Amino acid sequence: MSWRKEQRRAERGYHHGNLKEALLQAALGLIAEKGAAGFTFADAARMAGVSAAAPYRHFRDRDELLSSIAQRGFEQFEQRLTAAWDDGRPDTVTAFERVGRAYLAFAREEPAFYNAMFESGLPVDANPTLQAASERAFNVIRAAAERLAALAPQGQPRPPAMMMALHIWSMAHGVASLFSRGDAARRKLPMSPDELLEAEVLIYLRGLGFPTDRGPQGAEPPPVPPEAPSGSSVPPGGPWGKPK
Amino acid sequence: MSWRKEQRRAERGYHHGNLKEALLQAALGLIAEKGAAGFTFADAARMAGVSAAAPYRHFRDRDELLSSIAQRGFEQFEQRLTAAWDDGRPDTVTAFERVGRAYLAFAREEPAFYNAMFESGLPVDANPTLQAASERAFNVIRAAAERLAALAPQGQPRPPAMMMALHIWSMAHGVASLFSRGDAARRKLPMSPDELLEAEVLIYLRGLGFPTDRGPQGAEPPPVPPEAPSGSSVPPGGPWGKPK
DNA sequence: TGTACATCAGTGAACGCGCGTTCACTGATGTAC
DNA sequence: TGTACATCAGTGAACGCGCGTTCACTGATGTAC
Repeated sequence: MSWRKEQRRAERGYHHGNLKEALLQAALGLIAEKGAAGFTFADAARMAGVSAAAPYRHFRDRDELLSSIAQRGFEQFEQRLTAAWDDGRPDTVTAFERVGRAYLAFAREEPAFYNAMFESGLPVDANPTLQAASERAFNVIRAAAERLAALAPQGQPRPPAMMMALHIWSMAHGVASLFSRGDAARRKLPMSPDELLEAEVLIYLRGLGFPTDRGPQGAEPPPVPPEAPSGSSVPPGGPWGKPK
Repeated sequence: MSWRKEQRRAERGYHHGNLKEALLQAALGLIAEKGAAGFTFADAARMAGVSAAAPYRHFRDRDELLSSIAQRGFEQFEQRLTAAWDDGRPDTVTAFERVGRAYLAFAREEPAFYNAMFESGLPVDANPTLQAASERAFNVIRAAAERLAALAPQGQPRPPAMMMALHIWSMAHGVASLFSRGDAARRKLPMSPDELLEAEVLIYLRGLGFPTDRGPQGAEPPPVPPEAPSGSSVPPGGPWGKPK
């Protein structure tokens, strides 16, 4: 046994005390550094200062550890999105944009979770527990889209909330995965990923006919802005929003 | 040596004839099946029916093979996007949508290329040749966006083409990466990925003020739709003013 | 409070495996004359 | 057209390495009495 390991064991005693948690943390660090593909069970044990056999007391195999991380990731993701949505306060559009920013922030600040959840190749839909957790997170976006859809200008068909949610999800994921990732595969960008996504979502919402300039504090904007007669084939408010 | 290998060699003779190409094809198959992370140099040699040492005559190492695949992928991608764009015929919006569909089709039909290009963790920006190829492909989208931007209704500022291109790219990548991938990590979707992306792009273009119902066959739509008067009460400058 | 004992969470040695890589080699091919 | 020879593109054996996994074991902890 190496001196260092001897040392670490002397400090913590024979029993680790919280090895399961330590392994999860170690794996998170490794995934953030090298991607889910590059992370090994043995490496996680090493980082936790424990023999290669020890992890088997807590996880059946490498895949179970990876799933645990994805699971936890979806839960934290859901929490952050829920907090950002804040039940649509102060108004639906503002809250909706905040959800978009929260999405990106999560991808940026928790690259390991994001990787395990969306880029590890883990077949999420094949694991019921994982799928449920993933769905709960997505449902935050869907519920927000639902509320937004209910604001559709009078006389116009409401956009399907499910479709809106999928659109927003794909935008956020696309930006996160190309430009906001934590590793060397991140593409350079002439602006911040947040700005890119925010503009994208706003233009999209405008394309659906939603007024994207905020109404009076705390109040929903009027359903049909005066300058855009309903039935118009062009979104109300013209193609541009506020001045820079 | 196994009987099968003996057999294969008997058929093809001592020299393979086109091993480099065979290795690239083998790697493509393996990546499509197991992802770029799961593909090994030895496996590729095995599939090509050749000893594990043979590949070293053609590639310095596994990474060089992977880069070659990404390189070739970007080239084919560029070709397909260029063909889809068809120099903006019959009209800019129609051609633009066709580019979006071509993007998705590529991701779906060439999962191995797509994976190597965008999901393998290969640091594209760190390899000049690769970066150049990647940029050439992206430039097809950018040039198309440029043409589209030039159609902006009179009296209103043109949307920055670069930003539009990045938006379209992130939408297409998001949909491809979540819903249109070739492996088990594909998410289920209540519609086709093509439909999802097409709707997304159309709504987005509307949000920019482009008329998305086509004009007369082969003609560009009028620059200023009558129902969107310039001098609208919503000032220009775009939704990408700073977030609060 | 002390002791005996069950249970738990680690150890470290061992194993098989496949990968990447190197090496001297050899069979096939192309070419100069 | 034949032959000698250089070059090329493979072979197969060998090596070290790290991983995943199993196993009998052992030290620490908790608990019944």
